[in-house]
Amino acid sequence: MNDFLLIFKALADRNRLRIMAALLQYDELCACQLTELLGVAGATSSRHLAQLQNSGLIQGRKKGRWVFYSLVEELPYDFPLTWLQDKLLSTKDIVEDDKKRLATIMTESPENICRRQRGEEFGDAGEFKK
Amino acid sequence: MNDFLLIFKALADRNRLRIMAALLQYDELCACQLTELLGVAGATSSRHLAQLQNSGLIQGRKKGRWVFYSLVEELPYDFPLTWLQDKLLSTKDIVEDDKKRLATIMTESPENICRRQRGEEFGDAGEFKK
DNA sequence: ATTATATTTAGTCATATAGCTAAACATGTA
DNA sequence: TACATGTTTAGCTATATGACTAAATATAAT
Repeated sequence: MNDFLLIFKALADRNRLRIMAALLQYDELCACQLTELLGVAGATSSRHLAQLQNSGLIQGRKKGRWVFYSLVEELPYDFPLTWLQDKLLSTKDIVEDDKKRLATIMTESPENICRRQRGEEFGDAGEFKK
Repeated sequence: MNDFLLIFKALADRNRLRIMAALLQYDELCACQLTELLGVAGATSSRHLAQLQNSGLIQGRKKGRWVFYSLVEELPYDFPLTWLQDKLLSTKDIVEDDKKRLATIMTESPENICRRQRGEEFGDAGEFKK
């Protein structure tokens, strides 16, 4: 049951559902593209990806400096992916906006995305930590 | 998406999965029976039931002083209940033990269960709070 | 070898969550 | 009405989780 529970825990977060929705629309996305989509720090995105991977829902493929993530074909516990796809992609709220964001992201090269993230990482966060 | 997320949040807890497993085996169970099964305080069990109910997966039916819980027939987002049933009930770990506990619980009347819970609530918890 | 770069891990902080006890509610009984 | 009883809500504490920054890894480029 523990492994089974991991699946629900992995999906019980809005940002991780956004990642799943993105991977349901594009076969493979690299970490920086998903970071760009979520609009969070790279480290945060990385932890979400690790949790999804740990649950067995997604997998990472290293290619040079990039890691490309995709859905696992043989999902654990025969997870009903088509159901998730159906419901997730047809539910507006966040996914709707993400579709546009994703389309934009896909027109850029990962290199550019990473460069921008690198530049913005300390853009206006230059406040003291109190 | 918010409502959709609620479903996964509701299932992302071991004790709530145990409640679901129990309700997949018995049409209706009252709050005290589920409390007995989980082995937690009545208030804790009540909160779990409220969360499951809020997600739309289960419903409560008041009958006198008792509240009987059961699975909702028309599940939100066409939730694949048969899949959950199949995987949940065949996964040993906790559910296996719960099957026996449930069988025992079902031989008792809710009145007796409540009486025992009432009696045990302050059984050996009579220590100062520090 | 050194530097640059994409990602992950470590460390910290704030919020969310699950547990408890006690009090409040709601309903049946004397 | 007063009391008993099953359940829920309120208030508290400890742990889990998600966010960030900084440091560490791993790989490519100079």
